[in-house]
Amino acid sequence: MEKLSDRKEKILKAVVDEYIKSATPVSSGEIKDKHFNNISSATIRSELSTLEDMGYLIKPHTSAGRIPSKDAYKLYIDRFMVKIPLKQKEMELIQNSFKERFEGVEEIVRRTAKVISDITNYTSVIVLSNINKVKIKEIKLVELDEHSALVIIITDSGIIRDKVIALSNPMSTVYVKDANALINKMFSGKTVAEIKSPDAIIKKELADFKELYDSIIAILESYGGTNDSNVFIEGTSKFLDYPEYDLDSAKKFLTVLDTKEKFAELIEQNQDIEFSIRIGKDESCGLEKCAIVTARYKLNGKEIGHAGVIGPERMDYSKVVSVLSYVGKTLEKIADGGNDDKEKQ
Amino acid sequence: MEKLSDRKEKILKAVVDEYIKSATPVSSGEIKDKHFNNISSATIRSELSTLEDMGYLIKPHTSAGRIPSKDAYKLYIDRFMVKIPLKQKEMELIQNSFKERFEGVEEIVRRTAKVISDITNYTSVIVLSNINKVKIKEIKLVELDEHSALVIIITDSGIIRDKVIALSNPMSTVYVKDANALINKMFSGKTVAEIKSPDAIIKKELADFKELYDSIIAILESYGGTNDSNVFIEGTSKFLDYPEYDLDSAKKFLTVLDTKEKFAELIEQNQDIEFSIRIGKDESCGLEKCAIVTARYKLNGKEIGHAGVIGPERMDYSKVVSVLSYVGKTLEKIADGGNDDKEKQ
DNA sequence: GTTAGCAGTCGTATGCTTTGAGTGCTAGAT
DNA sequence: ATCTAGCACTCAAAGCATACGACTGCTAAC
Repeated sequence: MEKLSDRKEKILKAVVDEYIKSATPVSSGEIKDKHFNNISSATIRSELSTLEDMGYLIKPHTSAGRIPSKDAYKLYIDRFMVKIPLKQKEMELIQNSFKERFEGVEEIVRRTAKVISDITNYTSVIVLSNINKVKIKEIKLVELDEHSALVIIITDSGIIRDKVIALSNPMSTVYVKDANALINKMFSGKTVAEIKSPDAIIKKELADFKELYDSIIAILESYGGTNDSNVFIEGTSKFLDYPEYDLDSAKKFLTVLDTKEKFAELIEQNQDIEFSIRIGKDESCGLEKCAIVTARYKLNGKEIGHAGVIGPERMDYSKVVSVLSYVGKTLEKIADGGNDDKEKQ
Repeated sequence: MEKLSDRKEKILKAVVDEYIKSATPVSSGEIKDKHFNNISSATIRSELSTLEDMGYLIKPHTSAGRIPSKDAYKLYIDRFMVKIPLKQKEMELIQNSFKERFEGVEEIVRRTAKVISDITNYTSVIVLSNINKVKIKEIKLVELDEHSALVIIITDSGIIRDKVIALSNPMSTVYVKDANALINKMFSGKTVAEIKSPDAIIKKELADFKELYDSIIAILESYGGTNDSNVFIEGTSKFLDYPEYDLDSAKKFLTVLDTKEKFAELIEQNQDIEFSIRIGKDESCGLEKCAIVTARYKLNGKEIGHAGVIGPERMDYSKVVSVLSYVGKTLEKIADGGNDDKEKQ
């Protein structure tokens, strides 16, 4: 793709900027008024015309202005997107979301999703994953009643997850103690991946605790995979604010969101890079005119999953990336020791 | 309100039935074709006219058929609503939802909400409440690391909830043991309400564990009130299936659902009766053309909260009530000993 | 009390016209 | 070579008039 002249770039940027604001086709006159005072609209028109030929602009119909093509968004992101500093108020809002000391992943993640959605004004999604790579610090087994126990899994990144399991044989306190000891001997310090594929020898040692062992493996399995309880969505109603969506797309959008697992796959496609911006590539799954921006998130140095924002193609990419980035940084610090030391962005 | 003649009743029922199916105004001819073969449409027209005068029917405009008024729905519910037996498949679906042995409230409740929404095809909401009236069976304190612990609350209805709390002083194992003993001495066997208003004497005894005590009270407080984590909503997208809602109402609806707390209040208004059906009474809160059916739910004999369905005024009340009722019965049995003994409705 | 018949109502669908925002082209100015 | 003013052309959207048809309500006869 050949290099654009400076003026062409400036005009293209103008179109994208205006379209992000208004969601209506941008005309040559509008560009002249708001971005140029030295050239006429006719000149801009001829430039627009060549930009259209190059595939960066689209005319909805002859007598309308232009809207950016997907390529235009991509170029815009490459060339013009800068991390804009967040407003003081926004940063405070993010900091405040994490004021209270941490209380289990669910709580943190829910708040993270909420604050991302609130500040960007788009729907946000967080998918927890990569549990496989995380090390188990300790597993605690707490007796609840004769037939059930609570398994508490503590990872070295400070993530705590727990789940009630059922046991067919009545549990004695002794059993619990033994089981606790054995399980920790086996599991602690290992990654989930390691635990999932144990040697036959270890398996034998566990004969007495087969049921318990299986239950724990099942929990680890479900936390690793894309599971309903690993997906957090906030701000579902936000996307209805954008005029490009009608009842039909609303329905589609909500249906996709209702089946969280499927949606999670979308978010997780970003495996390698820090940020991924996908525009209109997910038509197959009912998200036709959407762009998805995702980032990988860490907690205490370990990857814990992906956070994403979903909105119209003309979303405010600069803002979204800035917010995702700032929230990500804030999050990384939580496990260490609270966020008393406010840092600059 | 005077008694209606049998024929008037039959005609009114016909209008409601047809309107529930089609969501379009019902005409005299349609009623004749589908429900009468002995009287003419003209006769039905004159009956419709008097029913309109009596306030049961509404004409959207002169040359349209009639739609039921709120009063008509109420009469319909009183007079004609019967618990229709669910289909075999539906019952199986409900039973299967609870096949796995229970694993904490969240899990059960989420599934309950899901199955209600799936079978009725309306949005479902469950609000946990009444924790105040529930007795604490045991509270367990599990050390996680130096600065945090997991509080596990087990109630006599088998509900298990837990939360991570932070502690400013490093915890020793001894401390945990002592605290555990003391807390249980104090709390177990009491209702949450009793715990919340402790005698001054008890408070003194707790001096050493003030911080811990406060944390636990805070947890109980939050579980009692209508809190984000006490509200479960499923099937948000379902309501877009109904033609009476446009983009505007969709937006309102979703916004209300996004602020779960507010929504919970609506559901909880039903305090005294087993079922409550409210039609169009919640206009103030953005739910203009909605009806809400709620039921109080028990787990192991104790009230745990309210389950509700929200949909258009013309919702299939019989079906909804039947489903809520059957799910409720199924739920009651879970804590006892699984659901192996399938019972008839 | 019931019914057939018919006039009257009003929402909806359809097609036509007007309007105006925007473009593309061209000829002349810079 | 560029740029620009001017003008013809296009096309969606808005407005308007007409026709249609699904109803009702009324009346007169059964």
